[in-house]
Amino acid sequence: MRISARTHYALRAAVALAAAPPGPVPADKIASSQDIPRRFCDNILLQLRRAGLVRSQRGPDGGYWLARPAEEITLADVIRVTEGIEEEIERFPGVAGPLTDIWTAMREHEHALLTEVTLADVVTTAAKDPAAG
Amino acid sequence: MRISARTHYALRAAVALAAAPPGPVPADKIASSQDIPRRFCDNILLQLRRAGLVRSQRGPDGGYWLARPAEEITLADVIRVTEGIEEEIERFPGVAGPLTDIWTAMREHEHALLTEVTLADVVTTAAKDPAAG
DNA sequence: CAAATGTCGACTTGTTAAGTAGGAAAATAG
DNA sequence: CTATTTTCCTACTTAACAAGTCGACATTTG
Repeated sequence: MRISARTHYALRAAVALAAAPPGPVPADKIASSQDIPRRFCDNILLQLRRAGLVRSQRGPDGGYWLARPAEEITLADVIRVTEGIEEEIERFPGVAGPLTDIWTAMREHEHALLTEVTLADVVTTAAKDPAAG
Repeated sequence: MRISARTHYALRAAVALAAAPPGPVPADKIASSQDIPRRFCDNILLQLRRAGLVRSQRGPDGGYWLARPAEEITLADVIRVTEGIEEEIERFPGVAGPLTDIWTAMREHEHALLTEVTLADVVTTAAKDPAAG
């Protein structure tokens, strides 16, 4: 029901990387183009790197790039990193039991959607309709 | 992506009321049947009453009951009370714009599901298949 | 009156989100 | 070899929120 700012930032950073021409993109560029607080952006990019989603290079002309083609990275891949592993849905006692099925259904739909859409899809959509998306 | 314990409790309490025979159900019964901390249950029930979803009566044989038939109260009705009004989804800058559409789609699906299912539906399902829901 | 029950606002306590700080390490240019 | 640019890393801070508790009061019934 709620997505953290961190996750939003991570996704936006990932999309920015997907949209950039090949080669390292410095954190500074990502942060400014996506309105992400500079240090926080570092922080998040680092997390994405540790998760193996992006790679990096230090020094002048260094920066970050996607570890895999944008067509092969789904939104779910990114979200999993920043939101962590989701805990299991507990079964409620008594008559409220069926509520669990609702949560499960919702989660599954969510998951289906997010594993279907790739970073490349987002970039393509943005290119087609820059204003409304 | 996350639902508060408060909301889970509220839904379970509401379902418990929907399942009970007509007449007031004391908070104590609701709390114990649904494993809700006693005082917290009070707290939540009060919130539901203020929102007009349930009614109450003090004194011996007092308690709470649904303000409307269980067929006319949706899960969304309950959730709206405890989770509050959801803020608008902002449009992201630049190439990340289309992400907004994803969130919107997800929210709409969620909303559709939750406004479709009533408390009565949950109770009926529970009655049909007590174990697995 | 006593007992059972809801009503109310304030309070506590722990966790998490969001972001910041300070510097170490690496790469490159000169 | 030094200066500069960049990432890397740990730890910290601050504010908000969630979850739950408390104590006292109001109402209803017997």
